Amino acid sequence: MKQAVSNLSKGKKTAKSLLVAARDLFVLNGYAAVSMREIALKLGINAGAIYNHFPSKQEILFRLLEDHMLDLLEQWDILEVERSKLSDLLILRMFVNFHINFHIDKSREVFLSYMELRSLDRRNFLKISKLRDEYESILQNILVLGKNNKNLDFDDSQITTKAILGTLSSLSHWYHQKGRLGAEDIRKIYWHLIFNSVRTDRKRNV
Amino acid sequence: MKQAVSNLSKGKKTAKSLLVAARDLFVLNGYAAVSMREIALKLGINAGAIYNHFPSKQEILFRLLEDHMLDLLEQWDILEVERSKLSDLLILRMFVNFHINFHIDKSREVFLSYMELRSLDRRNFLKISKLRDEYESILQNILVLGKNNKNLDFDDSQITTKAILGTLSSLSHWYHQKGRLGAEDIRKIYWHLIFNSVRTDRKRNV
DNA sequence: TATATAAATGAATGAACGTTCATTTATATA
DNA sequence: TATATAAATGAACGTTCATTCATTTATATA
Repeated sequence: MKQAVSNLSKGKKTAKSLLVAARDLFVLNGYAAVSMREIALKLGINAGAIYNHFPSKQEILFRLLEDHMLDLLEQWDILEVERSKLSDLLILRMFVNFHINFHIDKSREVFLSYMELRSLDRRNFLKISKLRDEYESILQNILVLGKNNKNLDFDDSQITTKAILGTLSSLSHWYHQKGRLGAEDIRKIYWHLIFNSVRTDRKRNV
Repeated sequence: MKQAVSNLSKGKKTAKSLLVAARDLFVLNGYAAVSMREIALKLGINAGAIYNHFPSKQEILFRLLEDHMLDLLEQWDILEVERSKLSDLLILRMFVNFHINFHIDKSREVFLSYMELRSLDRRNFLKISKLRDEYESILQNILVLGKNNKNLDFDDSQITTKAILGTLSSLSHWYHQKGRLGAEDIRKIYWHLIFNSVRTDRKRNV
């Protein structure tokens, strides 16, 4: 449950601002190229003050990535009830739309999770990888179920999962609020591409 | 024209080895997180000696990315003659196969070009971006031509270009030589996905 | 083999890094 | 308002960084 920023104590506000500042700098220049002094400067505080809120730079990155992944999984879980009534194809469509919406809404977090996995230390890397696999398996399960029910067709569920996620992930690399196309256009275009690539009567030769 | 390593002078050999060592370290840990000392250590030489071959760390990264992009564009150009006789659909197929082959063959260079664009300084960034745009426009031109000739169908050439490249790029993130699937399998699977997503009689609604 | 050039050494440069800490200042609670 | 706690300061810590340079060693050319 999220709390209104104005209700937070000064300390919690600063912690939140630090996460936002770190996120934006990490997205722009990469984790390793951003210094604690730069992050502090964005809030107009001293670098030492960060350590009242976070024990290390590594922990800031981990918090950003974990918060994001948990948010992603939680938001999908919330749709569970609606989901149960849908056909295989409509569930896939729901997933695609959900994924696109999330990417549009949280494009910086998505980009960060994508780029900075390798900047996590071993322990943190394993935790985040587990959450990523969990998300990936949501899509893979949808595909496998659809194929078993003969409502979807494709060659290999593992590669198809990665290919679809790759298709959608390109979004976080070029999407910016002020672009030529609205969210509705983007959802439509991507859905047609993906739908056609896994529909049952797709052609197998050119 | 590539030269056999054994014919190169000691200096050229060292320079080449430095590029390879830097490439592998940059891929593993990211440009900013790799030190000149680490790169030198891989060849068993002193960090200072690197400067007999390259003027700066930045220049090493730039050389890696530029060499890769020029290689990519040149290899595609070589196929020009064969290309001219093919139908729109077969040219697209040739591009997909070419792209996949290149990604399999040069997966580290591809990954690096993808991840470290932002580590380039302004001047170098613009140069590489120009080469990337050039490559992207190859696919976009294929798509537009195919659509004009009614041999392909899709909603938006710019997004479809990015989506297809996104689909294919996922390859460099998971492909490793020893995987379950061979290059032929991968080419087939990806081609079916992409072909179906842009073929003329694709469905527009679920 | 003698000589010119190229390559490598190892120490040094100043700057920047993440983090610590004693101290001061601000905030929240009573 | 008094007091306890939280947050911020600013200097300092020990490291590491990319890069430079005088010197030594190896290579290529004649």
